[in-house]
Amino acid sequence: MLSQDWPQTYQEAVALQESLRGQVRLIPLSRPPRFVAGADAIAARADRRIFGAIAVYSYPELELVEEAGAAGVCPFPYRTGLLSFREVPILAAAFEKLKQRPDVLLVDGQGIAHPRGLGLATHLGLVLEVPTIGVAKSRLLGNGEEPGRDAGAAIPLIWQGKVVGLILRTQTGKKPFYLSPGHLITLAESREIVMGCVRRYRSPIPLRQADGLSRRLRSAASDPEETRRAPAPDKWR
DNA sequence: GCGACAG
DNA sequence: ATCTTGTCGC
Repeated sequence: MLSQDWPQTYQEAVALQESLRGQVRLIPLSRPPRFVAGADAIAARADRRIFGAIAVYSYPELELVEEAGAAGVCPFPYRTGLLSFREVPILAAAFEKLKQRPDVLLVDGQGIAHPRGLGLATHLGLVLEVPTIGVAKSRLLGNGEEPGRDAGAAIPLIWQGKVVGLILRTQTGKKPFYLSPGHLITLAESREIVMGCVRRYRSPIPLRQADGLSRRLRSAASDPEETRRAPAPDKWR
């Protein structure tokens, strides 16, 4: 399927990114989103397995609608700027299991705030043909001042003289996220939706849920014994 | 050459 | 990010 002609070398991966960059479309959503999902993947270095998870929520109510997960083998090593070649296949596999197709997908990584404009969120959006938003916990590139302390405060993320995203504070006094549109969405819409997905945690709810599911998948797969481990000693109760 | 570097 | 145990705080 997808991993057959998947890039095997650094050069092939970079060439694919450069051939895809012209297909990225930062256009407004066709309609207000009713279902927003979060996507995250996590790897187990020991056996090179990787687990992907997607959690779909109603929007703006933010009630969990559906979750899906997938497991596989890492198809590419981690390299700065090439994260998508590691995570797109497993996230696409999880996405295909969904019964409810989300209107927007929040992704744990950069959107267009990337050396060739093709961060994980952008690449995944192109492959799935779904609007995506990149929500990264740290910076890959670009400059911008520290946003104000209040929740919702944001500063443009500038790279090569252009605004490629926002440094966005989701919770008062907490570390901000690096937001950038992925595909089929605008920066303003991305900001609005991400803030609309924040409740009592720093991470947007759909992303937090997907992160939790991917971690549970990894534990369940790496600790077969753990599933039915011995009960706690009496003296612990 | 030096510093930076999503997950 | 991963590898790890307990531990401090709401």
